[in-house]
Amino acid sequence: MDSFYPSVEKREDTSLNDKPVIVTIGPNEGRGVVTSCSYEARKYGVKSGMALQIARKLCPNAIYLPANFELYRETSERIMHILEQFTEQFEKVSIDEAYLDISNVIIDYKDAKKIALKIKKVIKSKEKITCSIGIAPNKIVAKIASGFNKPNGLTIVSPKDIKKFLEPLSVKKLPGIGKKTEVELKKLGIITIKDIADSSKVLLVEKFGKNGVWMWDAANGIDESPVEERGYRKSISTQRTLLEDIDEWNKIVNSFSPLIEEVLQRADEESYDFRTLGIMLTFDNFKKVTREKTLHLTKKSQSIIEEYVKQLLEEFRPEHRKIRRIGLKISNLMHKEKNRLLLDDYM
DNA sequence: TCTGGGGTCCTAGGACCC
DNA sequence: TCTGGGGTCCTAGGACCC
Repeated sequence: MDSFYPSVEKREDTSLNDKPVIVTIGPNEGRGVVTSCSYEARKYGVKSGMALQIARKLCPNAIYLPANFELYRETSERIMHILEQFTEQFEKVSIDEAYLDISNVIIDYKDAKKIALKIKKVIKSKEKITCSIGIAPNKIVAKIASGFNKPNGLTIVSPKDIKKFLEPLSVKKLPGIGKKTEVELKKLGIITIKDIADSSKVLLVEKFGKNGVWMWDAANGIDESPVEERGYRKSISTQRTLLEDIDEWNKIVNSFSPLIEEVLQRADEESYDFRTLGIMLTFDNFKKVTREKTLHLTKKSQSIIEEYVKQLLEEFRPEHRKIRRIGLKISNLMHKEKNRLLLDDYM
């Protein structure tokens, strides 16, 4: 979807049309960030992830709205449902992205284009928002293509065009290559995707491990990963930036209570049991630490988990360091339904 | 001008077992 | 007195994505 959150907001309130809309997240004005912004706002240099204080300077006249995730999730579910109608091989990637393998539904790229146009039309008429689509022989190229001509784009890369399409692009365009890897590649004189494709795979593997393998493959247009539904989730977590940095021990400990409640409730709603409990702390200098412990508990009530969180926190108590953000995570999840089915096999 | 919140995957060291 | 090789699980940190 194109600038998904602001687009949904614009649909809900048509007076926002053509205006720069910035969707924000965070505990308050001073500590918030931009989570997504409309194309009008991007013209001013506003980007997602940017501190709200900076965005305010760049684009004081924008409409600033706190994120309404309920609304975005509902909209997302309806859109995903539309997409599922087009093919059996469907993979939801995030709240506003999905892969569709339509090779069984079409005979050529002309056909594929027709389907893409149909998808755009249906979403536009039912949900009043636009999307961008990439069509290609594999997921990586399709993804890059989908971002090629945003918003409301449609980019088709047929097998014979892959090399020509990829080669001039910056390495950063490959999903999986971020800031750090971009810098490391630059040290090797590698700037474009062609540079990766032309370099030695052995060297890339030496330097980047497993990452080097798919990097070279992707740069050469090779990606065999199937389009398939993601299985059970691996973790459930929540984080909160505090209204102000605190070093008072009791306050820190107590601030975990609502997070514990929330995570336990989500686990329950989705029928997950867990074995590993973890905490995350961000200090006032943005240094982060995580601590986790694999438990062998049958009962996991609020008060029991509170005790374990306290234990995980204990080592930081003498430090009196100011804390900015706290987080809680459960992992090593076991789906109760799946578990039951597995047990049934033995019965 | 100063930094959110929800995830996944990878790496590397250490404990432990045979 | 000193020493292998293979495997699994746990833990912490970091890169990356949206």
